[in-house]
This record gives sequence, structure tokens and C-alpha cells, in this order.
Amino acid sequence: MLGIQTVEPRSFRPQAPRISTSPAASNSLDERLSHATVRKLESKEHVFCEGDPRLHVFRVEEGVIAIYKTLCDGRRRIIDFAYPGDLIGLGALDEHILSAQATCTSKVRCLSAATLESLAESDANLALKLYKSVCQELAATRSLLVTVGQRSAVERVASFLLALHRRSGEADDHTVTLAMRRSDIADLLGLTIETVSRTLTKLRTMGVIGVEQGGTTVTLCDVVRLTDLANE
Amino acid sequence: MLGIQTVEPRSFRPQAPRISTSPAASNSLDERLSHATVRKLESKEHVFCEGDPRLHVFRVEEGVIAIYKTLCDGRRRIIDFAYPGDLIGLGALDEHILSAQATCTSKVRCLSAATLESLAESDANLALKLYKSVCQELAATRSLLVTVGQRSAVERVASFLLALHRRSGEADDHTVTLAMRRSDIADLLGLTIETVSRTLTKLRTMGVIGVEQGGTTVTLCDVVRLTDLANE
DNA sequence: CGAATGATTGACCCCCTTCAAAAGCGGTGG
DNA sequence: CCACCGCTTTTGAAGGGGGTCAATCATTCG
Repeated sequence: MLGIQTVEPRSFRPQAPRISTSPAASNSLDERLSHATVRKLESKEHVFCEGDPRLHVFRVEEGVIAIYKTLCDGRRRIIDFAYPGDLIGLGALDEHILSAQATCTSKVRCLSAATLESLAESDANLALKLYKSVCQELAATRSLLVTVGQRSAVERVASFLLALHRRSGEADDHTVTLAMRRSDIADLLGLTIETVSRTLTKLRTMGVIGVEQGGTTVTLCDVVRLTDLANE
Repeated sequence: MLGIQTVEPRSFRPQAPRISTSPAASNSLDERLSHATVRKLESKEHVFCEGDPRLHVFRVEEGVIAIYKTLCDGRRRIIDFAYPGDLIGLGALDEHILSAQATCTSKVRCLSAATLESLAESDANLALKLYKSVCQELAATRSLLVTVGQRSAVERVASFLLALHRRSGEADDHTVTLAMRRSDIADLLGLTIETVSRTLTKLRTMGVIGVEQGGTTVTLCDVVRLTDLANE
């Protein structure tokens, strides 16, 4: 998932409840996941909604899933974007308290939440992994809180782009794909669509970034300057 | 700790990494805590700082501890206030990534972090408790994210006061004590001291609250109206 | 092509920040 | 007891950044 970092090291951290799926993790989990059924989602389709019984945990296989909460006045607050490899739907309650919606065509793998918990009950190692992962997750959410709480529009957008770039892993490739709408970015950063758009064009006219392909592809022309603008 | 809720049920949830210290929790933890040494803190004194080795986990016994992160430009972002009964200093890393500072004279109990982890390694039940607690914690931080991300000053301050009131537990007593400075509240809510002060006087002139004792005691005259203003 | 959805740009305005000053409050010492 | 000082809070005035409303443009799809 996408972490907007404000602390060093400037690396990514998971953003939503998830656990590592590396070989170091309990094999039982990976094995279960590899046998799990795959569900395909169209853009804007929901994986789950607030209030739904929390029957499954999902691992994103393809696409981008927005994790969000709906406010009482109908506004939407995106907490995080989940990318392939991320686990979503973990939690302490038997209901989902957030919604998860595909921002583009996506695929997820489904695992029974009850199964995962029963595994953890007899496997202290797995339970501890879950605990530590959520601690990391918490740290990342706090970072987003810092970013959203007191930073300007330019700082937020710059941080977001840098986070996306680092997320991609390809240090040489200075392009990032915005696999979500402007409204999704706005709801993540606590801005309006117009401000996001204006800020992107501002960065473009400054020569820091380039915007192509109808606004879905962004080239980071001057990463150093962008980092400076992010003020991290 | 203090959770600003934006979802129903409008109840409190823990805000910083902590676990329940109720009898239902592993006895080993409670026992350890009851034998732990107590440390007294003056106002503004630190429990720990960002970058410090994470040697201990603390339980707040008296007072209020602000959990915060320092930004690169020197600003401070308070993530949470920890109250008596709350555990602070939990985490996945061997360094603290946040600072903890007393907002007033306080007392904390110290427990070795290594001890807690070694207990959890052999006790799946304890580890699972840790996991679930941090999940709750995560949910609460996300709620604060929602509040801070897209709400007006009145909404934020109203939410904060209501959260404080619920935190106190005494439903009959309509007074809350602000055991922290305006600057602390401002840094939690992502506002300036002036705006916090102005908003409080605005609420006062509206007859929704009363401010006494040099601004440290607030009376909630009209909880219904305040809830309405909080827009939760 | 025309309708629908999303992105961009412009104009205006309001809420909050910033800068500045005054007023409370508590402590210390003459 | 009061003067003085430091810290915090309150209040005022001015300015700006982002929100809101609205129009235009771009892209996709039936």
C-alpha cells in the first residue's frame, strides 16, 4: 500500500492491515493463499463495505483497491490504496469498519478470516507476525495523519507522487501511473479534485513533473526538487 | 487515549498502541505491571523520544502523555493523548518512532519491552491480544485521520471536547478538564493556538460550552448541540 | 455523432493562518 | 502586599490558500 512518509528512512511502509507474504512468514498462510479462489473486480466494484460481516481477508493480486470510510455527510475519506501483494480486511471486529473499492479493474484472492484466526490461535509466531505488521501499519497511518494534518497542497501532492514512485520499486523508471481518478487522490489527501488538478499543473509548469496520456501517466523530471517540495 | 470518533457506535477506542489491562487479559502482563517501577514526570518531561532504543513499554498511571512526531521544519504533530490505563511504547521496531511527553505532572509504570515480547512468543493468546488491540488502535487513528483531514475548526474542537467527555466516563458530570495547553490541542487537531482559542470562545458565546478556571475547565452546557456541531 | 464521465481552468469568497498586541495567571523577591 | 517577570491565553487585523461554483475541454462508449 501507499505510505506517505514524513520520517526517515524514506521508505515505504504498509498502510492498511496486512501481513508480510514473504517466505519468512508462516508457510501455512502462503499455502492457503495460493489455493484461495480469485475474484475479479471491475472499476468501482466493492470488495467489501462498512458494516459487512468480516468473513474474508483478501490479498490484492492485480490493480488498486481504495480503502475508505464514508462520512455522515456523504463525503468519502480514502485511508489507503492497496496494491498487489497487500492484504486487506484484517481487523479485530467481526464487521468491516471500512469499505474497499477497486479504482480500476482488479483481482483479489479470498481467505477465510476465521481460518486465519484459528491458525493464529495455535501459532504464536503467526499471531506475533500479525501484531508486528499492524504496528508497522499503524506507524504508516500516523505518517499519513501527519501529512494530511498540517501540510500544504503542494507538499501533499508531491509526497503522494514520491510515494507512488517508491512503491513501484523501479528507481530508474521515472514515470508513475495514476491508476485512480483525481477524486480518489483528492479523497486520500484531504483536498478537492480541483486543487489536485491545479497542483499537478502547477508542478508541471514548474518543470518538476510531466503529465501524459490524459493525465494517467506522470513523469518525475526533477525528483530532487520534488522531494524538496514535499518537505519531508 | 482519546479517540475522536466519526463512526457509530460513538464509543471510544484506544488511540495508541496498547493492550487491555482488564482481568480478561493475560495475567502475566498485569502481574508484571503491578511489580513494575513507577516513574514520575514533570510537565513537559519526556517519557521517550523519537530514535531512542525501545527498551520499555509504559502504562500511564496518572496525568496525560502526548504522543507526537516532530516535523522537519520543527513543527509538532500530536498523534494522541494517553490517559491512565493506556499502554504506550508498543511497536514493531527496536526504536521509538514517536516521542512521548507529559502535558502535566504524570506517572508511568515501566515494563521491559523484551520481556513482553518473549512472553508473547510462547503465548499465542497474548500475541493475539496484542494484534487485536493494535487493530483497534489502527481503527481509531484512522478516525482521527478522518477528523483532521476534512473537517472545520468547529467540528474538530467539538469532536475533541466530546471525546474528552466520553473518555472521563462520567456521563452525569458535564465538565471536562483540559489537562493540556492550547498548543497541545492545536497540534492534535492540526490547527493553530489562536484558532483553538477563538473556536472555544465562539462555542462559549453560542452558549454550548462554558469555560472556567483560567480555561482549564470546560462545561458542556448543550451536549446535543455540541454533537450536532461535531457533525459525527 | 451524442451522451456520459472525468479533467482542467477560471472567478470569487471564506476560513484559517499569520503577525501583533494585550490581558490573565502564577511565581519570586523586595 | 505589591511589583515584576515569564508563560499562556485571548483578541484584533490583514492576508492567503484552498474550497465552491461554474464553464470548457478531453476521452470513452453506446
